Parts: sequence; structure tokens; C-alpha cells
Amino acid sequence: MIKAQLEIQPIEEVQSLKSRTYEALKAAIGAMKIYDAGAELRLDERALSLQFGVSRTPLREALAQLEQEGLVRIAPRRGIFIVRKTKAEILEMITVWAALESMAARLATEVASDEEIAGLHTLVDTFDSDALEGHVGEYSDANIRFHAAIIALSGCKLIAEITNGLFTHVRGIRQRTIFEKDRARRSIVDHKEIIEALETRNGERAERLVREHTLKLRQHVEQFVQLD
Amino acid sequence: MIKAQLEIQPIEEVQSLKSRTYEALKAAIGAMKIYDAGAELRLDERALSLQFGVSRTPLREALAQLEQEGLVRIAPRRGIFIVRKTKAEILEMITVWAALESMAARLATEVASDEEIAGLHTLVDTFDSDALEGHVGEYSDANIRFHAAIIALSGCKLIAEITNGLFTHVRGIRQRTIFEKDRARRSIVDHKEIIEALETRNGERAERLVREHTLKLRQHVEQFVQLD
DNA sequence: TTTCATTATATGGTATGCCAGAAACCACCG
DNA sequence: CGGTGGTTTCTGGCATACCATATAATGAAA
Repeated sequence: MIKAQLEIQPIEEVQSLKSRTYEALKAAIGAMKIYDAGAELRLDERALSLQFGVSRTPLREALAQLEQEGLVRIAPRRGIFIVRKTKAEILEMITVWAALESMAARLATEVASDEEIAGLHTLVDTFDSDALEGHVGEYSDANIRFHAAIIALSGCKLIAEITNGLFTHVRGIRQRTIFEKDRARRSIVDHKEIIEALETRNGERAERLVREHTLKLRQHVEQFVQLD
Repeated sequence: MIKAQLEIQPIEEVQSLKSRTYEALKAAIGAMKIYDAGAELRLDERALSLQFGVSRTPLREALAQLEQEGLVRIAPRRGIFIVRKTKAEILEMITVWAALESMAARLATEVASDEEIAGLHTLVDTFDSDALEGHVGEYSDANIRFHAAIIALSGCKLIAEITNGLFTHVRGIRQRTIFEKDRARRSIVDHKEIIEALETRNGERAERLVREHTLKLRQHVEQFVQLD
């Protein structure tokens, strides 16, 4: 049957200024190197409203949402400040990540199809053996996609949502996380084990491997990353 | 040295109308039986601003935060609606809860003091044996406190925070969750086992027990609670 | 009587102006 | 020269007016 229907696509839903401002602010904060010494952490409502070309009202609503999300702190009549996460808070985020992703792995062994699990190989095998000499940056991206993929395979939207929120916060310090070659190599080994556990539908093992893998990162950050 | 200084106490920090409105709205929504058929799910900005005695601006900022939190949905020029969680979403929340609380139990075995762990007994032993005939309601409260206590013992503020957020959503359907006597009885047995695992610093076991305990609740809700 | 087009109204979206408190600045006094 | 008190300015909080659109109401034509 020939498909001759109109390709209906959702109407160009021009979002409200509030939500667009929210997105723009979030992106801007994410791109900002807020952990550099002397970074400007203060935001000015009126200046922002000029830069974005909107009035203060939608801007303030966007800021209220960002405050709820924990990205900024609004001090009455003092200023609006980008929140710098402490090292302890970062570690807690990684801990929560470990809990959620390990649960996701367990779920994945129950609900994901063989094909879906097999798809994980493409995110790991590319960096097989010792081909990651100068590709640590690329690997870092693939690494993130690997973990996101496991979470997607769990079918649990909420885990994906919370995890995304955490990632927003951690993104800022990723530049400080040195993914040295050796760590990357060991990481790949871990990933392969995880895939194997998923393929054999070994939920217990998959859960444990993912948890331990992420807790390794936690320990690494605790040991080597300096923030405050 | 005689202490003759002024007893300085922090000045009555009157919160902003925005945050007070936020709290009031959140409480009001929580108290509302939103899962009853025919419940009014629509909110009216102007009506609310009259009821609260504030203008629409702080009210809208509070609503923006509630939207971020997922409690309401703002449909442009259509209305503001309290979000009714689907059964699938509730199940996901319980799943996340299981992941987080089991991680909390594991952490608790590492960081909590013996005294803190011993304190859990008071939340369980009260309902020992078969003394919970007509006290299912009380037990339900103690049950919640027990789980909150474990999370507190983990020392992880973020787990507590996320868990609280989930609880806000689930509170609305708790009236529908029939904690029948038998379930309560088995629940108490589980709790005692969990305490024992914590006391013996058996992180693996504590984690598993908490996870399985919460997943039992998940299965119970999946099987017996009707929402849609 | 039914249907459709037009108009009215309701509701959220946005802009703007004023207010109050906090910080910065400055002058005066010791 | 240093500190204290007052004044100015800067900044977020709030109220209000107006706008745009979705929905309801209305009435005319079939």
C-alpha cells in the first residue's frame, strides 16, 4: 500500500517565552565554566531580560523553575546566584546514579529484547583493544551514551528523567574529571562484563557490576577531583 | 565567666509570597482527593490569587515551580491542571524508591552508628506480635517513618530529597492502598530482618532485603490498586 | 431544528511600574 | 586617619494592565 497521506507533523509549537528562556538559561549555565576561580556566579535579572529580549516576568518564572531544580539560588534583594555544587554533593549524585543505573540494569535483563541489548556492543567495541590513544574525548562521549543506553533499556522513564537532571549538574565538572587512559581501558572491560551479564539475563550480576562500576567513578572523583 | 550577652535569635525570616504560596499550593494539592472520579483538577489563576490574597505574579512563579516538580501541568491559554499520575508512573516511582532506599541501606551499614541503628527498633517493636488489630492506620505512619529513618541513616541528603519528592506524588493514592492486616504483619517481619542485617553490618543483605521489600509493595500495587 | 460562522468571554502570557530592602558610597565627626 | 551614620543606588518582589488565543455563547442561514 502506497503511503500517500499528508505527513502531519506537530504544528510549530512556538513555546512560551518562559519555557524558551528556561531552556536558554539552562544551556547558558551549563556551558559556563562555573568552577573556574573568579567565575561570575551572579545573574542580573534586568541585564538578562535585555539580553534575551524578554521582560522580567517570564524570565523570573524561568528562574523560579531553575531554582526548584537546584541550579540557581535566589537571594531576596541580594541577587541570583548560580549554584556551585560542593564535592560532597557531587559524590551524592554519583551515589544516586549508581543506585538508579544498577536498578536499570536489573530491569533491562527483564524487559529488554536481545536485539536491544546487542546494540550496546556498538558503543563499546569501537574502542576495542588499545585504539584509544588520542580518543579519550570520543570515548568519554561513548561512555556516556553507553550508560544512557542501559537506562533506556530499562524502560523506566523516571530513572531516565532523574538521571538526566543529575547529569545537568555534573556536566559542569566533567572538564575536571581526568579520564586518563588507564581508567578508560579498565572502564571498557567493565562495560563488556556488563553487556555479558545483560545478555545472559543475569539480573543480580548486571546490577552488581553496574553499581560497582559507578562506585569506582565515585571513588575516583573523591580521590582525585578537587573542587572547593 | 558569666554569660550576660543578648540572646540573639535569628530574625523571623518572613519568606517571600512566592515560596509561601508554593508551600500552600503544594499542601492544598496534597490534601485534595485528586483520584476521586469527578475531582476538580483545574486551577484558576485569578481565583487562586484571590483566595491566597496575593497577586498573580508570585502565584505564577509558584506554579512554575510546581510544574517543574511535575505536580501541575500548565496548558497555555487552556488552564492549569493538577497532574494525575498514571498507574505506570506510580509503579516507576516505587521502583526508583526501591533503588534509592536499598542503596541507602547499604550506605547505612557503612556510616551509621550502632546507636542510630538500634533506634529503628522503636519504630517496629511497638507493633510487635499481633497487636495491630485496629491500628493499621498507625502502623502505616510508623511504616513510613521506618523507611524514612533508613534513608536518614545513610547520610545521603540527595536520596532523602528525591525520595521526599516521590512521596509527595504517591501521597495522593495512599488512601487507595489497602494495607490489609496480613500485609502489615509480613511487613513487620521484613523490617525486623532489615534491622538485623543493618546491625550485623551486612550491606549486601540489607540492600537486597530493602529492595525486595519495596518491590513487594510494587507488585502489590500493580496487582490490587486500580487508578485509571 | 441543526449547523456553522461570528462574536463575546475567559484564561494564561507578557510587559511595565512601583516598592522595599540590601549594599555601596560618602560625608561628617571623633 | 578611622569609624559611624545617613543617603543613594542597585536589585529582586509584587501588583496591575494589557495582550493573544482558546473556548463558549449566540444568532443567522439552510
